[in-house]
Amino acid sequence: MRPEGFPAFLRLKKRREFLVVQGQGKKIHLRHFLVFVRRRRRGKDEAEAPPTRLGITVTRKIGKAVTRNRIKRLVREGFRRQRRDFAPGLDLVWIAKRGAPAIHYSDVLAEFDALSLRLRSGGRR
RNA sequence: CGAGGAGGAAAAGAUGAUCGCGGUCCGGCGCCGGCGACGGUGAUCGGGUCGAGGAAAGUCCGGGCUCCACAGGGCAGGGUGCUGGCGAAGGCCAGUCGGGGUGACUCGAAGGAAAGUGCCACAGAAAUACAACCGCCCGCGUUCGCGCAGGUAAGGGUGAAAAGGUGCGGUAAAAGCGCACCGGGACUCUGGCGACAGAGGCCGCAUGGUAAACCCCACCUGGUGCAAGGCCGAGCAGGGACCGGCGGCGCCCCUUCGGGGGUGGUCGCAGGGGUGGCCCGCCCCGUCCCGGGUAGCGCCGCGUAGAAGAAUGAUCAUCACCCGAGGGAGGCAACGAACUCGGGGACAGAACCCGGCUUACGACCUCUCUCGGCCG
RNA sequence: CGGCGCGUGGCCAAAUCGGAUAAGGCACCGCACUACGAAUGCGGAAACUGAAGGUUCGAGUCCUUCCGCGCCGA
Repeated sequence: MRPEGFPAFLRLKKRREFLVVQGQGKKIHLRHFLVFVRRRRRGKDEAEAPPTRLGITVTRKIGKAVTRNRIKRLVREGFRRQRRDFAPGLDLVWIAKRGAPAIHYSDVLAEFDALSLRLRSGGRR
C-alpha cells in the first residue's frame, strides 16, 4: 500500500460502524470537530493490529453541499498525510462543528496535532 | 473619462511538479470452483483512459420512461388568459395597449363589471339609487328669530371614489340648457391576418370600484413518480394438490383379543435424479404447485462523468488578469504606458434523463446603443 | 423525490369575509406596600407582522418570487 494513499478499507462506510464508534468510543472535543475514538478488535490469527480507519460526518446544519464536501476533503487530506504518525488499530469518527466551514487546510493539520497529543497523554493512564 | 441599457460567447485564470480520489479497460496478487485449460470474484496493487455546472440550485412548468386506471362524451376539481406565429410546456420571437425612466430601454396574471351575486370600514345627507346636510333662488306666511311649499346641484363640507372636466354664454338661482376644447359612446370609412391605430361626421352623454371576491366566457387537463418499477433471495415460518410400489420395525386409534385401520418416523428392495458417449461405480431423493417476502459491501433500471458514507482534492512554483497606492514615458490639454509594493478571483457540487422558467453570481471578451463630465 | 403547513415584541401567542393606532399572558423597567424580599396593586417601554415586489381606496390577511423552520408519504 502506498504510504499516503487512502484506499477504501481505511474508511468507515456503514451506518452500523459509525454508530458503534459513536456509542462506545471516547469523545474528544477539538476546536472545530468532535472526534470519537475507539480501539479496533484484533482478529485471532492477525499478527499485528489492523490499520486505523476514518469516518467523517458533516450534517446539513453545517452548510450547503459545497462547504460540506470541502470539509470532508480537507479532513481526508489531513488524515492521509498524518496517518503514519498515528497508532494503528483505531477507528476515528470526525463530526464537524459549527465553525468548521471557515477552516483551511492548516487548521485541519493543527487539529490532527492536537488530537494525537490528547491520545498520547490519555493513553498512559 | 465616468455611469448605464441590450444581445452573445465563455466560466475552479493558465502551465508545471509532488501526494491523492471515483468509474472503466489491461495486467499482477489474494480468495472460490475445476485434474487442467480456464472461469468467477475482491473494500488489493501497477499502468492506460475518462471524470461537474451555467446555473449541476429552487422544484415553478413540460416531455421521455414507469406502474395503476381507462369505450366515447359530460360534470366536478385544477390550470392558463392582449394579438399573431412556433412549441410538449405557465416558454420563446414579433407586435398592440398601459405603467416607469432625461434616454438607450424596461416592466405588466393586460378576457368579461349593461349575465348574476357579494363587498365598499370610518367619515358623509347620500356609496348604486328615492341624492340634498350647509347653501343659493323664487313664492307665501311671519311674533323679523324664522317657518312652509317648490326650483337647483354652481359653491362649502366628507371620502380612495359623489352622476364627465375647463372656459364662455345663459338664468331668479342653476343645470350639456347652448357653444368651444378635452374626455366618453356607438357608427362609417381607411390601414393592419389580428390586438389595435388614424380620420370623419353623429350622440349632450347618469348609468362607480372590486373578478390576485364568488363567478361568466374561451382553451388546456387521468393519477403516479427511479425509494417509479422489475429481478435474485440465505434463514424462519405458511397454504394447497397428488400418488401414497412392496415388505420389516416403530408410533397412534378401534377391537368380539383372532385382528382391522391409520401413519413419509425409519430400514431394505424397487423407482427417480445427477455425473458420464454407454456399462459398472459413486452421490442425492417423497413429488408437484402457490403466495408473502426480510437480511443482503444484492442485481437491473443507470448513461462515452456517475455513486450509495456518496469521486474530481491538497501543497508549492512560475506566468497572465483585475483593484488600490506610488510612479510618471507620452500628450496643447483632459488623460495616462512601463515599473514597484499591497490585495483579490464569485455563485456554487451531477444522483433517472432531457427541454424551458426562476433565483444566486467576481472578473473578463465581443457587438450595439444612451446619458453625463472634462479637455482641445 | 414528491406533497402539506407555519413564520406577529426577549418567550408563548390573538386578530370573523381585507376595514385598529396590531389584543392578552410570561419576562423586563419604574412607583406603591414592606425592616428587606416574595406576592399583590398601579403605571410604562418594547412589533411595522421572515424579505422584496404586486393587486386594492386600504394588506398581518389576497397574489408572485425568495429566505428560514416543521411535518407527512414512498
